[in-house]
Amino acid sequence: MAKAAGIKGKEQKRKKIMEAALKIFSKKGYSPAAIDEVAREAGIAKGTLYLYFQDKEDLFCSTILHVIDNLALLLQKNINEQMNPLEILKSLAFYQLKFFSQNRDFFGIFQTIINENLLSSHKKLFNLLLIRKQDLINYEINVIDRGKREGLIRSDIESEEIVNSFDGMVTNSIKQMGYCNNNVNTGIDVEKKVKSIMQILLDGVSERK
Amino acid sequence: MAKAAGIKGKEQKRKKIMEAALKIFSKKGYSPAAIDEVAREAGIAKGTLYLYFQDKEDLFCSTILHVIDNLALLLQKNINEQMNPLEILKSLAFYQLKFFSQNRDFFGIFQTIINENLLSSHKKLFNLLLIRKQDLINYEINVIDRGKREGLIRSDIESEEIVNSFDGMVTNSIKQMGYCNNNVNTGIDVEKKVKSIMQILLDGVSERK
Amino acid sequence: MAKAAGIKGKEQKRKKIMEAALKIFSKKGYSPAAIDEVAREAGIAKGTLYLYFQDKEDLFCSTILHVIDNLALLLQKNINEQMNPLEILKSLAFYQLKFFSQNRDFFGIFQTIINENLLSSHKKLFNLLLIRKQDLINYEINVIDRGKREGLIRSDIESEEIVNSFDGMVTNSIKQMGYCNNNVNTGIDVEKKVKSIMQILLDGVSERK
Amino acid sequence: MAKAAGIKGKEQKRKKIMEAALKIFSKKGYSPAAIDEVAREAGIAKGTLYLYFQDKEDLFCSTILHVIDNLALLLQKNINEQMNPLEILKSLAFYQLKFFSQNRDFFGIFQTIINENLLSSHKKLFNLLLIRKQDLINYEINVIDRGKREGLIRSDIESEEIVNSFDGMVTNSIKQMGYCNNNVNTGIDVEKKVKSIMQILLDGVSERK
DNA sequence: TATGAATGAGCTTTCATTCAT
DNA sequence: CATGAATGAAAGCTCATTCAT
Repeated sequence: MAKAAGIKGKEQKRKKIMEAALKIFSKKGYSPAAIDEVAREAGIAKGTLYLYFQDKEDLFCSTILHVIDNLALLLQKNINEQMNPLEILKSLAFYQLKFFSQNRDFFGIFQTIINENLLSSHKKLFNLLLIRKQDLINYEINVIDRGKREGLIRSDIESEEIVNSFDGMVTNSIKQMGYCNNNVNTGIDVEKKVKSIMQILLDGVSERK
Repeated sequence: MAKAAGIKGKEQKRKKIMEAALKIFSKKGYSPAAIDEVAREAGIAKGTLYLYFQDKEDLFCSTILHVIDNLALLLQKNINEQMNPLEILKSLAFYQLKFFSQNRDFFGIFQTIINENLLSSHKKLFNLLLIRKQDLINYEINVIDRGKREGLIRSDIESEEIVNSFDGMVTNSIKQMGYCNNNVNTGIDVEKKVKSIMQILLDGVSERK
Repeated sequence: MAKAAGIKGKEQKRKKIMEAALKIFSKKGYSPAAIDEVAREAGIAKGTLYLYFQDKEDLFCSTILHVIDNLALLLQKNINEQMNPLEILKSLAFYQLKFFSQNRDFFGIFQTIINENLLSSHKKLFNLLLIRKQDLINYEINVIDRGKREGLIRSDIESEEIVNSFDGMVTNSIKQMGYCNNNVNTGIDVEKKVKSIMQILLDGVSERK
Repeated sequence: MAKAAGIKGKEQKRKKIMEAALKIFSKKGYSPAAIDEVAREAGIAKGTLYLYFQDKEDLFCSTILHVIDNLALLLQKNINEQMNPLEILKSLAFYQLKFFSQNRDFFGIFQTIINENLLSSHKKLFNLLLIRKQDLINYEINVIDRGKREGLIRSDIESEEIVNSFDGMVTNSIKQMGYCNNNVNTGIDVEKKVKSIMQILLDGVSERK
């Protein structure tokens, strides 16, 4: 019982440290973030941090992956088999926008790490992120393909191109958004953004003759 | 005369240093890039660099702005009054893609710096970049508005949203591209990418009934 | 009864820890040896170690002295009143060689600690070791003196010089030896080494005319 | 000219740092010696040290080898072709004793590093030292062999054993000696020590019948 | 102007020691 | 008695910046 609590406490503390790390890394980026500061933010001693993470890089990678996995979970949780492809895309857009509007600082570091060169030193992280990124893209391609089969989406445009446009729209929308932890307001803004994205994606912007 | 030559030479050397800096900053990012390495790449002594730039941050900001201004120049040069709004958008997409396909490494650092938090230390740069970014966005909004007036673009979607989608598509396309200094091949790939972007942007991806 | 068992167990555990410490200290030296590693080797928790030893230095000193005392015991056990001075010297050489051939790693740390400066921090240990070293030297001087009285050893060389030469020969022989826990083989090698030492010590190396 | 002075100055500064390092390493040993302290002793900043040496280990190895090479030079300088084998041995003993009596602190660290296990991390240094040690031993063996051919030394004892005894005697004599920078006194003490060593080595200590 | 040796603040990481359980 | 998580001082090392030449 005490042991179980200990294990639970250990995992809890790891999370606490990662939350502090997320805050600092998000604010400053990898190099300028000081381990000292992360420890202080987490309310622990510097040495303690090294009981939970091998080194600065491990802390960084673990933290980033933890957040990414949370996002992936959120996206999965809000998709079900009954939804049609367009509804799925909408959900993906909505929850990505929502997630990043509530983790605004993280978006910056996220954009940075999705970059081959700058991650040259974080090889391990880069590969893991690449896999996750590709997983999402592949999933989206499947959704588009299904949309084509169901007569919802044009077949004369490559699915990859559609996914690329969709992802770009979503990412850029996140970039435009300000930070918000007000759920009501966020919900509205995000809803509007998503509608706009879906409308442009589906119908295009050219005047119909 | 001698003075003029000296000034010219001074400007020339500044450029040489910035080119070296671009290479190193692009490859490593701001913090991990060492002044030593930039100096070596530029073929000058470390101390000399400080005759041309105040400090590391000044070097960074100057370098980034120099590249951004080059890009802005390239975009301007390839737009003229005779082009219609759609042709202008196409040109903007084409030359951004082309520029970054030839400055692949730079894209990473560019993505990073377009981020409020990570630039907390580079306030000056951030503001200057923000202005330039906003300038482009404003210009694009004007183009879209003109398109609406000319009956080329739907009026029922906010121009800001259209610009947002367009920029997102372009940015994401750049992200997908690999590095290429082969002009022929690049030209073709870029052309294809741009066509795809414009098609989706204009017509949308939904199946017409 | 329970108390006696406890005390006995306590002493037993102290020995166990010291054995582990000997292994680690011998392999790495004082500073690089980690308390963590000693505890792991001893199969106890780090904190437990501090119940048996005041601090790292205490552990080190206790361990070294324990080994030295074992050596002293071994030497004493193999000397008896019937032996003549030369036989005693032979025995001293033989069992020192044998002891260190079976505790090869320890010899290194032993050589190190028999050094005034490097023990500046281990003052207590240094003094205790000095006493033991001097005890052995004094004993050897007595043996030599007895040899002189018995007409076995020249009287025209100071006993101190003879002891010095003898000790040097033995120490250097140990240095030359490799590690061996094979008793048979060791015995032979050691026997040969001792013979050689005694021959040179007694008869010298110059050609008799 | 200025350049030549610069190079000379650079080498001079390296030596100055090594002298400081020798002092600190000799006093404390490798691990406890702090780079900070060496720098302070050398009258330079910590960072400067790293312009002359790769890291702490490089500083250590360079320093030790520098001293060893000085010793080797001293020994070579005081041997010439006209000397007979016994005179050569005497010279080797004399100048080793003299050298270490004037570099007393160094002897401790020297004894320590001539130890396989403790040098596990200093592999490079260990190998270089081993070579130098073996060079000296080989040279001494040659001297002994020559002595045998010239009828000065008994042929019925292996040269290796003789060398081993000789080296042991010398080393142990050094160990007994205190520090001395008074040349006159040292000269006398050393002379006496050497005489004693040579007498015992050549004639042995047994009573002639 | 140009140099590059020198600086030292600041960083990551280790590890002997403590103490609540 | 035993534990091992937590601590924080202290170490090695880097690198932007300065300045005498």
